[in-house]
Amino acid sequence: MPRTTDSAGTPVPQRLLAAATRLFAEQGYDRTSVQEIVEAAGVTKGALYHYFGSKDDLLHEVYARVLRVQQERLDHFAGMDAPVEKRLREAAADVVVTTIENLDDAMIFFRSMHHLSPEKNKQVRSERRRYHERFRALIEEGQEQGVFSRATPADLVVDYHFGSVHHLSTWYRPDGPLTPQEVADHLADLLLRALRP
Amino acid sequence: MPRTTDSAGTPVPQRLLAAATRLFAEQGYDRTSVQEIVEAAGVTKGALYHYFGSKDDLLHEVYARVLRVQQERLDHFAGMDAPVEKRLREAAADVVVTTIENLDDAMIFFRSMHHLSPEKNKQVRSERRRYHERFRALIEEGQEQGVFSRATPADLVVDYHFGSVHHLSTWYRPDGPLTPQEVADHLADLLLRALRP
DNA sequence: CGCGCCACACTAACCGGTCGGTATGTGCCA
DNA sequence: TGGCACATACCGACCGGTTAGTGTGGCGCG
Repeated sequence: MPRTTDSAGTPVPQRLLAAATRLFAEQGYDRTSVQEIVEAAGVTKGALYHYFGSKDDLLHEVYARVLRVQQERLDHFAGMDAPVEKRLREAAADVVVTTIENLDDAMIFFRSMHHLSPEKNKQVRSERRRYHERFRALIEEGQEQGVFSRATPADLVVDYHFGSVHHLSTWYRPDGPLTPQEVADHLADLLLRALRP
Repeated sequence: MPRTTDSAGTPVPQRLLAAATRLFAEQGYDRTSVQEIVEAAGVTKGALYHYFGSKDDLLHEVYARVLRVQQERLDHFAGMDAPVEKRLREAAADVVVTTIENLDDAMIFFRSMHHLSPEKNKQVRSERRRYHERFRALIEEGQEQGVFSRATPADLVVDYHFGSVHHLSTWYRPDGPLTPQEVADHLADLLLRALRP
């Protein structure tokens, strides 16, 4: 019964995506061959190229999924009915938690983005900019209300915070002393403390 | 006169290293072929393998150079005769300036480190830890003196700051509105502000 | 209700091209 | 004349992508 799922019941495209995500994070995009991916997913190359246009396409799908989830979560926190300090703190902490919970995705995101074809890279960058701008708007809102310092341009503050998020996949270890939530609280705290007037 | 230098007078090993640095930053380690490097340096593969044991060796040399310079500079600033706040601020700003002045190196460092062979990777990591610990000691010194907040573990603060340094190669553009020194001052300021008691 | 058939979901085999690395040759200076 | 500093030519492995083929589930038709 070769029909979209295997013995485990998981659809083939999802199996391919999961295998690719893991392998890209472990070895990098260029060092992962299409052959490895299909073997890990228990299918053949034909199956992969039936669902995805190219190896590049597979990588793009990983990004699209991450971006969609993060944008949704940011919109949720930014749109809450609460003081801007609370909204920013929760949004800043949430992106840390979800990044840690998907460290493979984060690793791929920051390490392999430049491997995307130019047009796909452009697309990802523009979606990423949307996210960045939503976050920046939150900071500017606080600056206009006078609850955040104006000492640093909001743009730079955003890059400062997301630098640390980016960096997580380099140093965070699940078996370390801090839970994801603890790390998130600390990093959000550092951000809010830096923004004190 | 095939003797260690070419028409421009630069020694062959340095020319190879410079070409490799530029190409690794532009295209990534895996996508840069040895052939491209030697062509950019104006020699042949025989010359490269005469001076370097492998392509991997070449990458390792790039790291070693960066680490040596950064460690020297940090030791200089940390050892100054000045209050700990000033020493930390200057060290934090300096690493930003030198990173921006060598964005190619930074790009390679954070994007390609996992391409190193396991033993070379281990070596780089241990040298990097030395740097991290020297920086952390500076923060702990301030915490013990009571001039820095103890709210966040010093380790996390270091990762927070170096996340933003790491991130520079992603967003900083030389033709942007901010000079390297301005960016450095802002980022050092954010760090010091976050550390206010 | 049953049956034929076709679109779909893949498989197997293969291709041109590229890669890191090496073995060997050659000219020049001490 | 020996040896250092390269150049030349080449190897075996592997890669992303393509193509022609195959088995089968479901659905239109009688």
